[in-house]
Amino acid sequence: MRNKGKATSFDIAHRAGVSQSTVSRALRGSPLVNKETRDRIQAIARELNYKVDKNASNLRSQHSGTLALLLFEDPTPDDSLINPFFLSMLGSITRACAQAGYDLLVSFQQLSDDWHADYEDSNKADGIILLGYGDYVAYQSKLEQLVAQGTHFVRWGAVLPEQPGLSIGCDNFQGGRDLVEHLLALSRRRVAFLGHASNHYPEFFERYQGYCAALAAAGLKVDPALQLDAITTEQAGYEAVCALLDAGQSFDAVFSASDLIALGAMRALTDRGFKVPEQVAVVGFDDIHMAAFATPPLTTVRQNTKRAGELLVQSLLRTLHNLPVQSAKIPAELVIRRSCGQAVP
Amino acid sequence: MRNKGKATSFDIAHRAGVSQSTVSRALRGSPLVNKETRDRIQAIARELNYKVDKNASNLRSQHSGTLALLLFEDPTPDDSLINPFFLSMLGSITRACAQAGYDLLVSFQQLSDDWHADYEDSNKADGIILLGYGDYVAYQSKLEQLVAQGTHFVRWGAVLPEQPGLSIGCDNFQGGRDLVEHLLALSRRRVAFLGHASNHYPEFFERYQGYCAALAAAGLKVDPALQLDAITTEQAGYEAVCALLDAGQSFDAVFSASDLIALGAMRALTDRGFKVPEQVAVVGFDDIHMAAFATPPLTTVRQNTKRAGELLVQSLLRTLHNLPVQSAKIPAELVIRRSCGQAVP
DNA sequence: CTGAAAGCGCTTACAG
DNA sequence: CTGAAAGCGCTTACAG
Repeated sequence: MRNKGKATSFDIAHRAGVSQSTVSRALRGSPLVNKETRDRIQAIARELNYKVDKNASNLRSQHSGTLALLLFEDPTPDDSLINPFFLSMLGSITRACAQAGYDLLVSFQQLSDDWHADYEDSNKADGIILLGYGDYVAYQSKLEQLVAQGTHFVRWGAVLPEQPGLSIGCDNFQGGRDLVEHLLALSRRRVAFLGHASNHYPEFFERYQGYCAALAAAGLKVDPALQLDAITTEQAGYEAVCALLDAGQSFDAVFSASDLIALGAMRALTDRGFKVPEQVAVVGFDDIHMAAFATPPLTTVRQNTKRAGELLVQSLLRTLHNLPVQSAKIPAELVIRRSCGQAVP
Repeated sequence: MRNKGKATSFDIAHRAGVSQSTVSRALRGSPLVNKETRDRIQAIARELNYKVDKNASNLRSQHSGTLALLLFEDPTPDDSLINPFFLSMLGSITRACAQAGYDLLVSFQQLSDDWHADYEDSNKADGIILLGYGDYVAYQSKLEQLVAQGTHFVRWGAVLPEQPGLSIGCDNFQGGRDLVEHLLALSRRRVAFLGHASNHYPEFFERYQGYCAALAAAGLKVDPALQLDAITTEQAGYEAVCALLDAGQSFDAVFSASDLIALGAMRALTDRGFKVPEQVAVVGFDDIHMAAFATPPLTTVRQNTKRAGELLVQSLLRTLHNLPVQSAKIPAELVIRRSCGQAVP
């Protein structure tokens, strides 16, 4: 149970009667080393509970074997309000990293203002994964700067045509259209949209465009009075519905740009005496865990976080190895529950 | 916009007309260096966008400036089922680390079977934070091994008298007692307990003991038929209530050892035609985000995750610096909502 | 207050 | 297939 004077590759070399270089090679499974020698060295290493010193090996080989995950925190000091959708992403990214033999450093984006310097120049990480919903217009110049600096990064978010860097995202347009087609099929005609509909929030904007497309296909007009800005919080959803009601708008369905917004919307409707889904149907987006536990359970669109995490990590690793990569969308998957009145199978 | 041939401390030394050692000192704010020289060096470093190479400095100084957070994953392959309580903890731990100038490595416990070797011996992290609910009996020998190896670690969980290593946890006993006293004050008399009540799950066990204490103080007997094992999932809560009902037990309240269990319990009760809280009151534990959005909103006990995260990080840092530390409990805070029938203020 | 030098523990040309 | 040597970029005694 040694706990200090950790074994080094020289100790192993000594015991194995070989040079330290051979130990180094053997431990990384180099085919240059004679198989028997290699096995012997590995056995000794295991016996001594030896682990390669990460700092030494990183320093010498000039890469860290580490990826940084930078979370964009919603503008709230309360940790419990971190969008639960990202927990799921975090889980799958963690797993995908481990599988690729990389370590994962986690931090909040706002804790640093020069990601390139703080992660790549310091050799803390070989590349960066950016996660979170923020104002994209402000964000874009940061992305451009990263590209200009040659930073290795990948971002979760809307996949747009002329975008700096690599993005992986959900097919928000398709998800939005599927959701609204579902509402229309259930004979809803006045569908409100709760969420930003501008290039500041391209993910929401794409969902909004899917909403518009579905309405247009059904020969319905988009009523601008039924669209209200809302950030991704339950509170924002609550307030948006109240504002709609206070403005005297009538509607029979609410498409919330995220599940958190939808949860708030349902609470506001209930508080104001409306029945969901009888009078107003509600749908969300993300399929966060609590969507299934809402009353009524929320119809929404699932983003496959497992696939997303894997794709983010794989894409980033490809850029690290200078392999061709491109931005990609994963499909959005309609999850029908009871919040829009259709019986669950 | 240099992106290769990164500046080193020698480049800075050259520009500043001093030795590299002086640069190293100045950059770490050493008072040994003349203030003017120091300022000049720091200005040059900023201008060159220079960052100390973390691997080099770690290798030389033999510490990593990094903490590892090891999450115990619920026995499920689905990332979305990670207990949301831990998301909140993750957030506060991330913040506390950043504030202390440490980086945070995140992984799942089961991805390694020798934490000491994989994190400390490899110099990936100076210490380890263990987070998650697992079978404590199996766990204990791992903790003992860590202690024997001199691993620097702190664990979130039950704080027990003769426990290996350092633990930070909630006052589960008090939380459980408060919850049950609240139920009793509302005239509930047959309170079921959903959760393990054995030393395999000491956090649940302590909550159970709080439950027993409250009943005893009210002169009520503990009915073993009303206690059912359940792990921390919605599914487990659902099944436990069904089992209770199928066994023909009657009860007017359910104390669920976690909010996830409580959500499942409420769903089962509703499905079986019981009204919550009119016929059966339900309380949980954790105050996860969705507890407030349940129908009815769930009465529970909040564990202050911000405080918990800070305490975990601070305690671990103290062990790293060989300062005296001890296990500690943070208070549990009763959060009254509507699931047990009392009007919310 | 400053500098020259050693050395942290590896990986990787280079030579054989 | 193996070894001797250089060197990754710092920090830190040591000497002045």
